[in-house]
Amino acid sequence: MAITIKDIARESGVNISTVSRSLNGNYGVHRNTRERVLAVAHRLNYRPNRVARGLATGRSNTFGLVVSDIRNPFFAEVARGAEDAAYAVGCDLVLCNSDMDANKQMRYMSSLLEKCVDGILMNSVAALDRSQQELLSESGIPVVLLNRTGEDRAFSSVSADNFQGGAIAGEYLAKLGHRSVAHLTGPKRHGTLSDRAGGFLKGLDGSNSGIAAVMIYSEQTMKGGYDMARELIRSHRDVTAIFAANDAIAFGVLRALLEAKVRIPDDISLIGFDNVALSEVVHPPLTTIHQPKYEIGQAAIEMLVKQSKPGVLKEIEHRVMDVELVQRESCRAA
Amino acid sequence: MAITIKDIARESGVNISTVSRSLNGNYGVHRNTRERVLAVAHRLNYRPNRVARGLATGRSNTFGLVVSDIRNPFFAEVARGAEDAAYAVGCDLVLCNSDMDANKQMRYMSSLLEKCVDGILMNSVAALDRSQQELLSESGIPVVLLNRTGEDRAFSSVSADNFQGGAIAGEYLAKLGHRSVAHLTGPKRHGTLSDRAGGFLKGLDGSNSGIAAVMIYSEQTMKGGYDMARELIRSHRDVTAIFAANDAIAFGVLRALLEAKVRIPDDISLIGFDNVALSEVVHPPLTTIHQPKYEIGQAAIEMLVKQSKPGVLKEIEHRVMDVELVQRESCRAA
DNA sequence: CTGAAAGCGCTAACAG
DNA sequence: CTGTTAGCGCTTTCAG
Repeated sequence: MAITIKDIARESGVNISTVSRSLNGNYGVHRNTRERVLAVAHRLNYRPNRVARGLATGRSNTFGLVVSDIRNPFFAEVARGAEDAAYAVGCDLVLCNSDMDANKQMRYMSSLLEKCVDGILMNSVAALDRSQQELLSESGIPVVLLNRTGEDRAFSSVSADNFQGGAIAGEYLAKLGHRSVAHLTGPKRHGTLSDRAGGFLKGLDGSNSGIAAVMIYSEQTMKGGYDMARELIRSHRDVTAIFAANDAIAFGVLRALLEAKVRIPDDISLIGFDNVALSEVVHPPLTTIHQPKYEIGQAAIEMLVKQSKPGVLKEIEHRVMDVELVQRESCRAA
Repeated sequence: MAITIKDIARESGVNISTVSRSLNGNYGVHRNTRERVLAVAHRLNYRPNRVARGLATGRSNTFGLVVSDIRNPFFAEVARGAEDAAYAVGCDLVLCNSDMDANKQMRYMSSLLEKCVDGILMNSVAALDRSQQELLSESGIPVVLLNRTGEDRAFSSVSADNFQGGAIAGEYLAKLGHRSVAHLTGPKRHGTLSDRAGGFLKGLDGSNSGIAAVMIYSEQTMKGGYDMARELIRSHRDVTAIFAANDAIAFGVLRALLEAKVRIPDDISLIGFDNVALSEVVHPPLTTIHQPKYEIGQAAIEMLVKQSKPGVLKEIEHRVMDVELVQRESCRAA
C-alpha cells in the first residue's frame, strides 16, 4: 500500500489538511510545522497521488497530442518541442496517432476528454466537422490546431508561414535566373500546401519576368515526388528548377532524377520545404525552406498552458512562425 | 458542468450503483433497466470521468513510454508500435524523452508512478541504479526494458537479436569474399552494440578464412560514422567492406566516402543495422540488418498489459525478436 | 436484481 | 495558523 497524506498526518501529529498545505503552496502554515511535516514526508518516502489530486482539483496536468503519425519526422520534432515545454511546467503529454482517420481522431478526442486533459494539441484530419467542434467547445477545454491557420477560426492555431516560405522559394529560383520551373506538390486543396503554392507563384511573379510554372499534384510523399518527377522529365524537358512542396517529395525527386541520370543541380535545381534532418544528408544536400518544427510544438504547449490557467478567459490566438531559406547544394544559377 | 452518473441516475430513476453496473456491462442488472439507463446516458451525452474511475479502481489505463529522444527514428517506430498496441486495448501512452539523462529519467519515473500508470516501457540510460530499481520494485508496477536483455535481470525486456544480426552481417560479408573488413561502432562498452560487434566477429570467423577486422569506436551517430570513415580510409586503404553498427553511422560513412570519391559498392561495400526508413532512400540504397522496431514496441506493451492484469503474478520475461538481412545495393562481391 | 453506503487520496472552504 | 468537514465521480462491498 502506498503511503498517503493520512499516514504522514498521523506520523507528524497534525491534520491531513495541514499536510496538504505544507506540501503544496506556501499558504498559512507555520515554518516549524511545515518543516516537520516535510521531514516526515521525506522519511516515509511519500509520493503524492496525482490521480486523486486531479479528481479533487479538476486539473490533470496533462495535455493531449494528436498527430497523424509520430514516425513522420515533422511530427516527431513537433512532439519533442511540445514535450519539452510540457516537462518545463510539470505536465506530461499523452501521444495519439490519428492516421488522418476521422473516426480514430474522434475516439482519441473522447478519450482525452474523459481523462480530463488540460488541453489538446492536434493536427486535425481536416477542418473539424460539426460534431467534433461541438464536442470540443462544450468541453470548454483549450485546443490548439497545428497547420490550420485561417480555417476553424473557432480554435487557436500555430503554424509556419507557409505562404511566405513559398514566396521565398519562388524569389530565390527567379533570382537564380530560372525561367521555366515546376512545383511538385500534394492534393490541390490542402490548406498548408496551397499556401506554399500560392506563395511560390507570388514569389516568382515578383521578378516580373513572366516565369512559367508547371504545377503537378499528387501525394505529398516520397513516392509521390518520385512519380511526379518522372512525369515531369518526360513531359517538360525544358524545366530547369523544381520546388517540391516538402522534403519528402524532394527526396522522391532526387531519386527519380538520379535514376534518369539528370544531374542536380547541374541540369535541374531543386528546393524543398521543411528542412528535416535528412535533408542535409542526402546527395546533394538539399536546399530547402526551414520551418521551426520544434518551436511550433513548444509554442503550442505554451499557448495551451496559458489558456488552461483557471480564471483566464481563453481568447483564441493564431500564431504563425517565421521560415527561412537554407542554402545547400541542390540549386545553382540557370 | 459535465454530466455524471448521478445525473443519469436521477434522470432514469435508479441508483447510481445501478448506473455504474449498467455502464460497465457487469452482470446483475435487468435487461430493461440496463437499456433504459443506457438510453438516458446516450441522450444526456454522458462521458465517464476516467480520473474518478482511476481513483476508485487503482488502474489508470495508461502506460508510460520513456525513450531517449522521440526524434530518433528508431524510437518513433517503437513508439508507434507501442501506441497502436495500447490503443487496441483502450489504453493510452504518456511520452517521455529522457535524453539519456539519469536525472531526467528519475524525474519521469517518479512522475509516472504518481500518475499511477499501469506499466512503464523504457530504454534506460544504462543498467538501472539501485535507487531506481528500488523505486520500481517497491511500486510493484510492471516494467519492460528496451534493448537491455541480460542486464537488469530484475525486469522484463524486449530487444532485437543483436548478436544474431551482427553474425548475419559478418557471414554475408565473408561469403561475398571480403577478407579485409572494418566495423565502425559506438562506445566500446555498450550492451546492444557490443552484441552486434560480437556477433559480427563470430560471423566472419564462421568462414574459417582468418578474416582481419579493424574495429573503430566513436559516437553511434552520423557524425561519428563520418569521422570514423575518414579515419579508416586514411589508415587502412586495404579494407573492402564496412559493417556500420547502425544506419546512422552508415549514413555518415556514405557521406565521407562520397566526398573522398570512394565508390560504394565498387570500391568498398557497406552494410548497416536497423533498416530505418531512410536506408532505402540514400544512394546507393543501403544493405542493412532489419530490426522489427514496430513489433518491439507492440510486444512490449502486450507484455505490460499482461503483467498489469490484476491477480496475475508477474514473472519477468525476456523476449528477443528476430532480425533479417535486407539486401540492397551497397554491397558487392570482393 | 437493486439500493445504501463506504471509500479511493487529495483539496478547499469554513470555522475556530 | 490549524482542524473539521465536505466533496471530486466512480466502484464496490453489503444488505435487502
